[in-house]
Amino acid sequence: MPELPEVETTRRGLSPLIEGVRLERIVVRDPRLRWPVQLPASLRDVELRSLGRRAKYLLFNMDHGALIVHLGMSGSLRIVNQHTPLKTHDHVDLVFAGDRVVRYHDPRRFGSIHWQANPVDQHWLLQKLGPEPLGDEFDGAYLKRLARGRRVAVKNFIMDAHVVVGVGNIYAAESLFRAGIRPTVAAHRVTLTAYESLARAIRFVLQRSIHVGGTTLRDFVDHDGNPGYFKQLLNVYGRDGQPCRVCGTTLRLTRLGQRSTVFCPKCQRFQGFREVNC
DNA sequence: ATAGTCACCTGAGCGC
DNA sequence: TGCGCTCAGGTGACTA
Repeated sequence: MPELPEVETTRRGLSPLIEGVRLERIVVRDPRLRWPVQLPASLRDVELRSLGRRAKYLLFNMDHGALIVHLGMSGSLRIVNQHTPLKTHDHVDLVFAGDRVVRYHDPRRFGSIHWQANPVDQHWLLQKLGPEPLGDEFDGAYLKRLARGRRVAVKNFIMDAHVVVGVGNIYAAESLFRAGIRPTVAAHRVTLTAYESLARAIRFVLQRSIHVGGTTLRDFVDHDGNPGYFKQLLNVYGRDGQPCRVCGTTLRLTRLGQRSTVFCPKCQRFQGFREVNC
């Protein structure tokens, strides 16, 4: 569930409910996430200053540091109260004043929760991350520069968090389709023009998805961010064997870095002859 | 440094 | 109904 738009949607839904509110305590029911959850005992009765995001990490910013929360493959957060019955895999509660509980739910337990004292960006998980795709330093020229000498497939290249953060399997496929680029092309062979198109596509696809997710989860209190709306917008992901929405050609499935990858063999010919309009 | 593979874990869906 | 297999939105740690 959680790619960057879902994380951002979660952030936007949660922040008005808990910013400026005192975090009273944290209940760890099951510490066995990707890394064992180990939080300082002193982390109680502190005010949440802001809820931020870096890549797919949510940052619960306090005066002296931050909780760094990652949702992994199957994690979600929702607002409940202390009497809300527990479901299986509800591993952690952040108990705020006013009976507001942010409940962490993660069946596969690939997510993580860390505490990092200021400065928060010194945390090892955040140290080597590339730029935000929606930020200023991310553009076609940046991608072209980093792609020098890189022989990995361009899809793997843009999914590499050292290159740019927040582009997961769904959005990598969708962005490459929109830019008309074949996912398997070696990163160094993609032209500057095509990278400019790709950078635009990444921003567009992420922003549109955040917008739609925001609509779907306007009353965010529930998790479940698997919006029907969003699914309607998918052009290639999960559509192998079906006709391309643009040209009708049967979409093809391949595997890249152990991840399934769907593309249109006609619209995505090589390094992007044209941007696909949808 | 780079590219490729493994691993972590649970649940859903499918064929038999 | 049950069993075994494959796959799933992420990403750090290994290996050559």
